[in-house]
Amino acid sequence: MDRNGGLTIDSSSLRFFPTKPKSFFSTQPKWNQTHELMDTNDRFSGVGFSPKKRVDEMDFFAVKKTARVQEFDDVKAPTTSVCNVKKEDLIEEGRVNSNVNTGLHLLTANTGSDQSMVDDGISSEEKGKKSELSKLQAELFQINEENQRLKGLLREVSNNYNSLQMHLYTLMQQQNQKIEEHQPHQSTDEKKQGVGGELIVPRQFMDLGPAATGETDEPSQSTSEGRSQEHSGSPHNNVEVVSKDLNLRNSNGEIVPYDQERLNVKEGSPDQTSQDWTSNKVPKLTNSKNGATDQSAAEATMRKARVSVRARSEAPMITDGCQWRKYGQKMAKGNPCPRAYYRCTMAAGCPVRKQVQRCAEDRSILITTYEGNHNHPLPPAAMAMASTTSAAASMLLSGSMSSAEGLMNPNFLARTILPCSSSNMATISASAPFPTVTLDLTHSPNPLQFQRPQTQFQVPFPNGAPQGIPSQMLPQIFGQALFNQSKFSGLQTSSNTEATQFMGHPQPQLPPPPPSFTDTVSAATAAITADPNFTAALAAAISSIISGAQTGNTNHQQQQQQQQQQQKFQN
DNA sequence: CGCTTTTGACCTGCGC
DNA sequence: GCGCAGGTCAAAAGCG
Repeated sequence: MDRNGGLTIDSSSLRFFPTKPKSFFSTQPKWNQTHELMDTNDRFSGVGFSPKKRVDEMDFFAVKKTARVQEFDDVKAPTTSVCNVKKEDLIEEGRVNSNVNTGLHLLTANTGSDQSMVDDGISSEEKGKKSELSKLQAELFQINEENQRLKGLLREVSNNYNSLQMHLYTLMQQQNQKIEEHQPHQSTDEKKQGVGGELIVPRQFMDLGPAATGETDEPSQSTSEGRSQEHSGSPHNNVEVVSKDLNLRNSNGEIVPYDQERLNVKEGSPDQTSQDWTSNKVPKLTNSKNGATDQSAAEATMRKARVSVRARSEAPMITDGCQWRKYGQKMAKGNPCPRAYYRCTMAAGCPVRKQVQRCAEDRSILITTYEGNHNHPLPPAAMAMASTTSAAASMLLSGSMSSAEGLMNPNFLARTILPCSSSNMATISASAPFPTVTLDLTHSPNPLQFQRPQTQFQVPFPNGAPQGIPSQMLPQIFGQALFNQSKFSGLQTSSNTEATQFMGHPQPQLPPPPPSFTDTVSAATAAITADPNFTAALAAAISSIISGAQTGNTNHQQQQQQQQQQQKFQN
């Protein structure tokens, strides 16, 4: 009965105090089910329970307005300096009479009545101020330059991203053509799914769409699962349902951040979206000569693709914006801490589940493993983690596996670790039978990194941690970064050399044999490890989020504040 | 009263 | 075939 981690909070308080600051980790898993969205919207609104958390949020704003992605430590001081500069300007220009000082310069006790006595003092003080002002201005100028440079970097990354999409599209078309040549007996319905050179990549488990995971992903479930699932649709129409539902989903304005990215993809190359991951997986799987058996088996395995998030938290469960219902708890072997099983309850039949368990070695580390993809629209707060997990799984499983054999064969699933640029931030564990991406948010490579409260992430950012970023933002950051990364790297796996090709190590173009899953993992691994763009992807993601392109985690007022602060800084 | 959590039983897959 | 471990179910209990 370790409910709520031993803490007791009046639910009514939560209900009527929406400004309760919310770290990404909830200390109240029960309550966050109801109030997470609200908390997200009010996350930065100011009043909170915990002074610590408030400090963090203020820090976040202080950093965010700089629109800098890296070297947040360097930015933070100048941000303050900007204010100082303006203040000094006002004082110097006489618009602010020092006599009217309301107490900010209490130490300058002579200010006021006896001007003659302090002339020298003021003079020297003003000299110091001037020199300081010039320093600050120079610093500001440098920061602006850096800002411009980062913007340019962001543009460059975006361009790379777009060109990669085109490259991917071309490869997919080629592969699709080859498969169609080898699969002349494909049914009409199946062909419909692949019309237009769409993806033939069986990434069912990656799909965010409803039926893909909610219905077609369920065959591995026990018979009782079928009873409990409120599936009204006919399983025979899975293909149609998948396609239609995804279309609806993609046209749904409520689904924001990554759909936007996908829409962009759709415009540029109409077959690289998550929509296509689903809509094309079916033909691919059903193309198998073994028919339904292979299909169901492949789906069963692929559904198991997991994203594990390791983070320090004293809370019993992290807050990811979704509603979860605990349906089981087991003692896992080798870990004295029980493993809790949660199921997403935001929509009937949502296949997403997660496991929460404390690390045996360090019980301050909470390991949350996500599986499946939501079959329903998500609130902005939930989009963060959903996108993170989806993107991470995308990174893991990206690659045009022309068949499911790679996944089906556990022998292929050698474990590989990604020595990311800074630390083992992301780990691909392809241990059989469940390929897993682990986002290790417990490492703190930067010794100067601000020690965050235990309820928040400690994020190993490459070039210095963005200290002020609230933990709530991190899933977005990781999600977008990984999502981008998946496009940067993993998808280029029609051959295992593609990734390195893309990463600036051109190699002879080889005919794309059906890659094994190890190829995929290796490609992703190589791509990420060799990819300086992963840092760039992170930077871009952070930048896009920080610079006001909030995807819904903040309300309009917060966005306006951020933009105002940013403009203030840039001016 | 309805929803959530708890918890023992059950199912399934895998290794021996 | 058996045992083990992971995962799930569902009745009972708890809670607001």
